[in-house]
Amino acid sequence: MKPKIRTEDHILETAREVFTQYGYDGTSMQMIADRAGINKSLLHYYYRSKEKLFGQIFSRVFSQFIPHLGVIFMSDMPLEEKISTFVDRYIDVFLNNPYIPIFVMQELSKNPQHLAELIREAGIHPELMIENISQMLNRENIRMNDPRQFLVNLIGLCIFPFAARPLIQRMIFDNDREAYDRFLAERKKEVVTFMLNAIQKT
Amino acid sequence: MKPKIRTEDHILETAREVFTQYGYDGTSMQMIADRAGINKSLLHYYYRSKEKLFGQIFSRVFSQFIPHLGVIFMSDMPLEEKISTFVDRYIDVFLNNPYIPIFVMQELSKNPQHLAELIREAGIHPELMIENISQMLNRENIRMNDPRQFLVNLIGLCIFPFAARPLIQRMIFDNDREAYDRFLAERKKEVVTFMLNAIQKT
DNA sequence: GTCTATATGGCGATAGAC
DNA sequence: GTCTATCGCCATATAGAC
Repeated sequence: MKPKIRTEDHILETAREVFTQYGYDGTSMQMIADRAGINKSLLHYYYRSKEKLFGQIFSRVFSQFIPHLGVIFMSDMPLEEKISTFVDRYIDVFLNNPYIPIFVMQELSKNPQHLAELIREAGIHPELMIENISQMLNRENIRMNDPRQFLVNLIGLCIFPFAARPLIQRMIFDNDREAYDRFLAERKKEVVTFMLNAIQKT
Repeated sequence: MKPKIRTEDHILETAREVFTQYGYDGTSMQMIADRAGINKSLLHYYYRSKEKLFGQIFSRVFSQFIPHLGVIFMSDMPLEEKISTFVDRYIDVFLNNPYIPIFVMQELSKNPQHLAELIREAGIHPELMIENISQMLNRENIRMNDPRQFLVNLIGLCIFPFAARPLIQRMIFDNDREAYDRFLAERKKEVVTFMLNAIQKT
C-alpha cells in the first residue's frame, strides 16, 4: 500500500508541492510536515532550515529543465526549425512540470537577482540568444527588427497559459481540468504557427 | 513639504505599494506602518484587519482598470480595430499601473476563485468575449479557429512583459529601467502588428 | 486620531528522550 | 530516524492613555 520511499525524498517532493502552490512566504514548515505525514522536527533534521529546503527545491527545479534550452538558439538550424524546436521542448517541460511557471512567477519579484543567477548557472545566457536571433532576423530579412521583442513574445506565448492556468481554466474553461489539458497540448502547434505567421515566414 | 493627505488614503497607497511588491504573505503590518511613517495600531484603527486592508486594495485595483476592457469585444468594430483598441488600452493601464500584473500573478494561485469573482464583478465576462471572437474569426475567415487560443495569445502578449519585468529587465536589459520603459512603450505597436500578422490580416 | 503597552498565537528552530 | 516539549521571536490584533 504505502510505497516505501526514502523519507528524505518524500519530504522534498511534498515540500515542492506546497511551496509551488503557496509560495515561500505562504508556506509553513507545519504545512509541509502535515501533508507529508511526519513531524515538523524531521524537516529540520534532513534540511537544516526552511530556506535551505526551499533553496534545494528551487535549484533542482531549474537544473532539471533549463539545460536543454540554452543551446537551441546557438545551433545552426534555420529559423523555422529553431522556433519549433524551442517551443516543442519548452512546452514539453511545462506539460511535465506544470508547477514551474507558477512557481517562477510567484517568486520572481521578491528576489529577481537570485533567480537570474540560478537561470544563468543553469546555462541560459539571454544575451547570446539575443545576438543569435538578431543575426537571423537580419539574414532572413524578416519583418520584426527587435530581437528582444521577438524573444519576449516567444517566451510569453509559451509560459503564460501555464502561469495563469488557475485563473484561465476557471474563467474560460468552466474549471474543467481535462479540457484545459487538451488546450495546453494543442499549444505546441498553435504557438509555432502563430510565431511563424507573425514574422511572415510560412 | 509634507503634502497633507488624509491619513486613511496615505495608508491605502502605502499598503498598495508594499502588498504589490511582496504579496499578501510577504507583507507585514509593521512593514506598512514603517513605510507610511505611522504606528501599527493606526492601521487597525482605519482598517480592522490585514485581510480587510488587503481586500480593499485588491478590489480597488481591479475596479479602477478593468471596466473599460469588457466592452471592446462586444462592440461592432472590425476585428483589426478591436485588437488595436484592446491592446492600446490594456497596455496603457499597465504602463500607468505597472504593479498590477505582478500583483495578479503573485496571488493568482492562492485563491483563484476569489480573483475570478473580482474580475467578473468588475465587468469582465470572458465567455461573452470568446463568443464574440468566435463569430469574428468565422465571419472574416481567419486562419486561427480556436477563439480561446486567440484570447490567451492576445492577453499573454500584453501582460507577460509586465508580469516578468523584474527578471527580463535584469537578464536582457542590464537592469536598465529606462531602456525597459522604452521597450514597453513600443509594445503597443509591436503586439498589434504581431497579432494581425499572425492571423494573416494585414 | 494617534500613541504605548500588551494579549495571544503561530512561526522557525533546537534539545533531548526513545 | 522520529518523536515530544519547549524556546524565543514576531505576527495580528486589542485596550486604554492622551
